[in-house]
Amino acid sequence: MPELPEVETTRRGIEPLLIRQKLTEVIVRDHRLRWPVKLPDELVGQTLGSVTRRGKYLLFHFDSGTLILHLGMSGSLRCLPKQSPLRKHDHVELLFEGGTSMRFNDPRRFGCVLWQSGDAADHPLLTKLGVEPLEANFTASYLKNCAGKRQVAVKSFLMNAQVVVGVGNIYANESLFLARIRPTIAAGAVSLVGYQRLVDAVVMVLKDAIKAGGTTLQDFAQVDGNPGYFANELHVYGRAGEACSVCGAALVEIRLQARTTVFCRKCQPSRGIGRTFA
DNA sequence: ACTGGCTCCTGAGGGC
DNA sequence: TGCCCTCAGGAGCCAG
Repeated sequence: MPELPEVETTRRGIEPLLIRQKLTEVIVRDHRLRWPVKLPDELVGQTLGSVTRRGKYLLFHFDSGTLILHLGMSGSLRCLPKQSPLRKHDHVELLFEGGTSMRFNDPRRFGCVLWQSGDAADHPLLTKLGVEPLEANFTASYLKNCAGKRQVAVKSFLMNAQVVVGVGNIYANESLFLARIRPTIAAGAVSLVGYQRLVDAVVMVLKDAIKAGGTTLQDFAQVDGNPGYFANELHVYGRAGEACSVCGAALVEIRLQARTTVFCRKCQPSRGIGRTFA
């Protein structure tokens, strides 16, 4: 499931392959993504200036506007020679003058491909997004201030893209474990010290996951088709019933806002400070 | 202003 | 072997 590390891994894989190349053809095989894919004719012939990321959105900057792409739940992008055989669910294909084909594959079609002429920052999907977790303004005091007296579970708060972008279910579980915070605690009840641990944990987890090329559980692949390797480093996600790597207690799984949530009762207590890691 | 629930979709996995 | 059921989840959207 693509979260920030998977999107960033994809961005780093794609940009060097396609930058400064002219787009020669756009093929939409299935326009039924999250929103119907409608790409303007004017796109063909434009040159790709850069590929940036905002939250989990990839932004392909062309001469007159920006292609906004979200991988959704099951999406991936691959760059291949244009004659390579198509796979099932290769919904959108961009062909570049160098002979490279960039293909958007998305079995569940939760992703999107949109065109925004002019400045992409004006797009309604991007204007309400919160801070980037790997930038300097992601701080404990920012989170504490955002949380105020909110009663929502801190895990849901952390996954709210209007607060901080890019942290999905897997990395929220991992970060809360490392920060020794019970996922169910109200966001407003977490102390500034707790939020400092959470900020540190989120940054560490995301950076480590990017280094590993992301997490591949089912669908995600890097641009070259290889999986990401962070799944090997997960402490809690997908490990319910297994022994906690710190204290040995059995990890517990619950549903929190319809999301699988795994934690350690001992290391992530519902009050006070958790066990200190060795 | 918050909060929780619904929705889109396909493939995997379990039960029988 | 095959069928049916449930579940997974990002995030926009809406109702209370």
